[in-house]
Amino acid sequence: MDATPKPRRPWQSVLREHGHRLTPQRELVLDAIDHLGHGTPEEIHQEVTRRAPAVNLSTVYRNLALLEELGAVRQVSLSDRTATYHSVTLPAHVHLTCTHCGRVVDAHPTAFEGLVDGLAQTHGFVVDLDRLVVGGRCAECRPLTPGQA
Amino acid sequence: MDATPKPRRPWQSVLREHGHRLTPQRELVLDAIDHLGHGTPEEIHQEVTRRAPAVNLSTVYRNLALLEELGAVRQVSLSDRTATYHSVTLPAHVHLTCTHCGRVVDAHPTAFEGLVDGLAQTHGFVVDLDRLVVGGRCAECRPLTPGQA
DNA sequence: GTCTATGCAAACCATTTGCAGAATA
DNA sequence: TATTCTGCAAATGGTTTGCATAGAC
Repeated sequence: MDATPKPRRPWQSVLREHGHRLTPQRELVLDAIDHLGHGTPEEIHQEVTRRAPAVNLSTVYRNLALLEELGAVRQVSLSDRTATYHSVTLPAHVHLTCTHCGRVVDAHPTAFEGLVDGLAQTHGFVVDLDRLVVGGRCAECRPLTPGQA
Repeated sequence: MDATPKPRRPWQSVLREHGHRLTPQRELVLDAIDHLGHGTPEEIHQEVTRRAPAVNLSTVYRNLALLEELGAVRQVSLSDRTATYHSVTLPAHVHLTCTHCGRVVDAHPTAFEGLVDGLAQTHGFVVDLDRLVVGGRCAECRPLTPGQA
């Protein structure tokens, strides 16, 4: 249902094509995400400042927004309070977050095929699996307190 | 997988049992949610202040948190920035939010049965459908820009 | 009368913005 | 050289907290 080949155009070209410039800060932000796999703006900023202590948090925010717009990184809302950015180099996966222990489990998109097809037929709704976050209880927390969290 | 009968104990009793007190503010907050169906803390506060202009926003926040803890209201994150509280008197439904126009569509939980069963088997993960929010494109926005948002 | 809940104001935290100077194309 | 970007600092907006008083039990 997806398998968009995504030619993975080098991000440098994509930037240029949209009239943006290549700056060391942008490269550092992208590197940080690829290195971390995923992280909050704050975490990404910390990673960036290892190599370039002068880079400002607001610059990180601005570049994360831009890179997301260009598809060079991906944003999901794992927690209520903070956005999380993901590297697009990671294989596609859906996030299962345990509302009890906070653990995040990755699930294969194939588990969602039926759902995606169903919603497309019944509601004409095209699910964006990349940003989907499913809350619930993980295998470890399930036995405890069958009632509510 | 769900179908917990939920005796719907009157919220007054539940409060008492947990050592909390019955206050007009709490009742107003609960009434506001039932009346609105759902709303942000801000919206709920506005609704409350119609009848009791003196009620403070922080009181609304405190009571929303308490009522959620007791299961008298339900919280989901429809948008990234603000939490939304739902009345538990509404029939269960899953929220489909369009990332393009912001519209929110309600889906029947039955559409998710296969997914819920699948994740339970493969990951031992018990999905909490009440809080699930599925992003994507609604029927109206689907035709536009097949690429990305 | 005791102890919880409220109102108020200040604190917080993540995120955004205005602006002058630095850097890219 | 013409703009775009950055760093800085201040503003913003939602949410939380400390404290004295009002109110429920």
